[in-house]
Amino acid sequence: MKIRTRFAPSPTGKMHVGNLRSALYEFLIAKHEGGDFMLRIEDTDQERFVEGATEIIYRTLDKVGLKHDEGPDKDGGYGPYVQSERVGTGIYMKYAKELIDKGEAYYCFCDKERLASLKTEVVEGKEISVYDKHCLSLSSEEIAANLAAGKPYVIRQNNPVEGSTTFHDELYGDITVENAQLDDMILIKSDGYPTYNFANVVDDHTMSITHVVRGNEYLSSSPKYVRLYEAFGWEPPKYVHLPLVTDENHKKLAKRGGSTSFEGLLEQGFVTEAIVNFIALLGWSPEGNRELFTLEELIREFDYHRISKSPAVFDLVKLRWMNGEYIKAMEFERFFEMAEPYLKEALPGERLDLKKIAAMVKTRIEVFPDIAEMVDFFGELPEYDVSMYTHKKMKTDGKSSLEVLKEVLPLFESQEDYSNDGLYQTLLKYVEEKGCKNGYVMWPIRTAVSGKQMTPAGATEIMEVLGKDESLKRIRKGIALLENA
RNA sequence: GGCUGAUUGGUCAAGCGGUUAAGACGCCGCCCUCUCACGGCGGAAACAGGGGUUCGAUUCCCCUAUCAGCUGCCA
Repeated sequence: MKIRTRFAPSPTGKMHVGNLRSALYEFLIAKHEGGDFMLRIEDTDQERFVEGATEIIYRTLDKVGLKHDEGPDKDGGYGPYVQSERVGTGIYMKYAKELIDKGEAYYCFCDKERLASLKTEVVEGKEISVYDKHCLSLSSEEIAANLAAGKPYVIRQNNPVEGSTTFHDELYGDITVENAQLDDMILIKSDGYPTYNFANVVDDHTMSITHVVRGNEYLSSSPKYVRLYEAFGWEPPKYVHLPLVTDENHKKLAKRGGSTSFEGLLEQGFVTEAIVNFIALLGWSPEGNRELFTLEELIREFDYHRISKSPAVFDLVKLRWMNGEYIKAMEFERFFEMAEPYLKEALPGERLDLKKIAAMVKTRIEVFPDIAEMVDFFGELPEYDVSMYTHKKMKTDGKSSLEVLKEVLPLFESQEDYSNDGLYQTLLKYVEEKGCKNGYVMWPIRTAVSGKQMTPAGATEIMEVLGKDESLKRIRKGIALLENA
């Protein structure tokens, strides 16, 4: 049988890496076996709906390359399934009534006040209550009268008070819960919309989902869902609960806060492929030691039985490393396209060869914003202190540096070829005559032309980009600085 | 509080009764070098604790601890 999975997000905010990872795994599980991946928007909570959140979901999936396989016809293609659109079809109410007929669900007319009076315990600021099945004992006449009077109602699941329910998770194994623990959860809200608990089951079944893949937060309530399948007489799907992705404090990620949202990461200069690669490895590992995978390779490698059971901390530091790997491996043209805005911002109005600078920086950055601080000296020589001319390992200090700079200046003045190669050859010859180490002369020059402790390139490469005039100017300035010291 | 789950270095993790307990990030050192980075080499760093089962437990069972999730007319 063909595997069918689905990503079922609720449009209530940003899409964080945990959400994305669920989508990714759901996609990979299906595609690994040539199955179908569906998208279903779970927007039954009208209060929590956030404007634009659905678009974020579409944009993200599109950018990452998680294309869904079917849905209602829309603009010549197919859109995702949208629960709010399905409410109008009466599908949820129809199934809820079927359950009522079977005695597996019942109307409940209790108002907030009565419900509040049920709350007996307060733990850590949260009120704990279990519905007391008060409305289960209503006679059909009372129900009919209430309905006729237009009294607001919800429909609740009628769970048994004795026995236990077991369901099987592909990763966690059999999980059993006493039925007495199962609250009579609400299936249909008083506004007529289904709750997640109900819509989820109805939709997974009607969409013929074979593998329900979702976050671990549903693990303990899954018995309730399984009871619903049993009540309908439906075959339950296979369940694959995913370990949580947490923040550095080991807490579940929130949809607020941009540092772990997909688009937030993009803004921080991360590359889509690196993010995907990284989150694929948060809770799953391949056979062998490989860590770098394209989406296609992930599809090939992804065996969901290798998904881990324990939660994973989202570690931005390792993501940075991986992002650096992607940047290093990236085609130069694409890299330049992505780097250019950052270069232009760091070097406004400069008519420098940005491509050369980009090439220098490519193997040295982890995320694009790293560029700015690395290249700023090209635009303007920063103020620096003479102490920078001292380097213990190079055995340089102010005195030796002054000497080198003075001796080398005329060489550069008469030099016509300001290419990296040409300059380097000149310097090599000078080094040979002087009988010292390269660093002994390179350090002072690089310091003079950059004014920085570290630079993304060596002295001669910098001079090539700076050009003759600017290079000489900076060296003379260095000499003056050292002389006045 | 109740329920469910998880527990290998700081982090991601391999391991599925017998191993010197992989690998990666980060950290430290050395080499390379025109500084830094890249690259190469090396190092420090872990089976939560206690009982069982077994000839033998990181691996299986139980208890404790810790953490997390759920406990909503949220998903």
